[in-house]
Amino acid sequence: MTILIADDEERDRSWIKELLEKNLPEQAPFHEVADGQQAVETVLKIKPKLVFLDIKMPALSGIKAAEQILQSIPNTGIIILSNFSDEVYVRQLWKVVPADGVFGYVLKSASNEQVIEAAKAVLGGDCWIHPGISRVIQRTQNRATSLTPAEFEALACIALGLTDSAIARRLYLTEKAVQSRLKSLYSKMAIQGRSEQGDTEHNQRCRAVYMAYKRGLINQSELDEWESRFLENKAGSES
Amino acid sequence: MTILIADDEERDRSWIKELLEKNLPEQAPFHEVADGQQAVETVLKIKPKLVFLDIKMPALSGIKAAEQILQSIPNTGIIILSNFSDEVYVRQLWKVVPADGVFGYVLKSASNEQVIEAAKAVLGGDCWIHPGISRVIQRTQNRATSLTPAEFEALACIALGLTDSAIARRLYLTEKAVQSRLKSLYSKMAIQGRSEQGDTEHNQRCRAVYMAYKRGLINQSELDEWESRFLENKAGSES
DNA sequence: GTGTTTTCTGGGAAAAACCCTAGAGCAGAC
DNA sequence: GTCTGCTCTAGGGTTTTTCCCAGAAAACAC
Repeated sequence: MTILIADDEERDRSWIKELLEKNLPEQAPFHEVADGQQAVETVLKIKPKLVFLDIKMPALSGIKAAEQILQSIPNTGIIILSNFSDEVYVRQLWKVVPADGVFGYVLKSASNEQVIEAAKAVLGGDCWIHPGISRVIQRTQNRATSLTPAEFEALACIALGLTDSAIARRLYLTEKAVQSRLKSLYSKMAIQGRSEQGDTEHNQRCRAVYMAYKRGLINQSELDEWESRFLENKAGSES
Repeated sequence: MTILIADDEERDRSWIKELLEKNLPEQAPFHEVADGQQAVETVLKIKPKLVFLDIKMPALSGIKAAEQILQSIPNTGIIILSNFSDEVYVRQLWKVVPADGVFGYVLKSASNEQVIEAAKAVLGGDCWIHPGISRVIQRTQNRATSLTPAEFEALACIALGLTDSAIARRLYLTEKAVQSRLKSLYSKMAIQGRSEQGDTEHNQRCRAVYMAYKRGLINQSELDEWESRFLENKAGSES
């Protein structure tokens, strides 16, 4: 009957810990770790009933840590702590968490009451989703606006600043296939092209990137990962 | 002999306040406000020796609040609190702070010691710049890499997803002028074009946006401001 | 004043991005 | 089995962006 807090920032760890000590003293003791790798190891050792996981952590992200934890001990309660309501994380989380899984998603801008509420909910077997991201959740489940893996891949590539032909080389596609992906991407993101009547205000490519940032479909750290993935592939194939 | 803390997040305010109470009790009392407008008003009333200003605040940003404060009471010590090492804020701050001004720039990932160190430095008449952004500061002062206002304006426009012609309309320029701005922007950001030998990997337009996000030259909230500025102009001219 | 930087101008050519239509393979759902 | 949705393919078009050249007006510092 313990709780684990995994966050790389001391400030946030003590924030959560103090809240738990004041409001849920019966759940003590509270353990703390500073990265995802340690989180997984500690969970296997102490088997806590509830784990707070920050998303942005060194060594292993909160999402990946959650995946490993749920594979080993499926009935562990997970509460994701995130700075932003980024759609990309919701997408990833949805794949990792079983359909009937118990979890919470709390933004760091949450009030103290909300954190406690979420903790109680998950301990009691319910889900708790931060109000600010219910809209996002809806979008990830709406057929008309949610992106397929191929479209998402294309989005990441243009956000990195690659040309069509460079994308084609990297993903082993023809240039036409890339353009086909982009076309459906643009239409799903409701970006009007030059053919449509009205103002041809937008460069679709850049506009799609802008909207994607705005919706939290992509962000800096995710793009960095994509880029390093490409660099590895390149180094491997050229040697 | 008081200190003012302006931050919209309760958690961060109490973080700073507790630090000050423990380490600089002789500077008490410590006042708190939750937005930039209140910060300016309170400064005029209580004339604190030191003000902590969060950048992202409702009503008035920390930068703009600093500007107003320094105009009224120039010898007020300012410590900027920021979540990120965004170059755009450093650029703005540099314009606002007098050359011999006393100020600090602290990232929110700073350790407790660093915050105290910064507070003591500014109270003692020195500047304190977070180690993580000294690189950024250098860049903003290097001729070869720092952007001119015109280039910056163009950058913001392409980041919003506008076409060349749309930019020309909005800024009352010819399309050629816009392209000229973009050309110098690309070269300053060291983005190789298609003419250069080697692989033509990159779509310069999108690549520039990516690098700009990465360097913190632009970010979501700044772009939102640019966009709303355009919307106002448009509404005004069309009526 | 001079010199430097910044910005805008022009034309013409090449490359990349976008538009349209249409079909075919392949998975998974029912 | 059929149906649907996703993906890749193909050809041939248009528009936008980028590239090259060079010169001139404007702003600023010294």
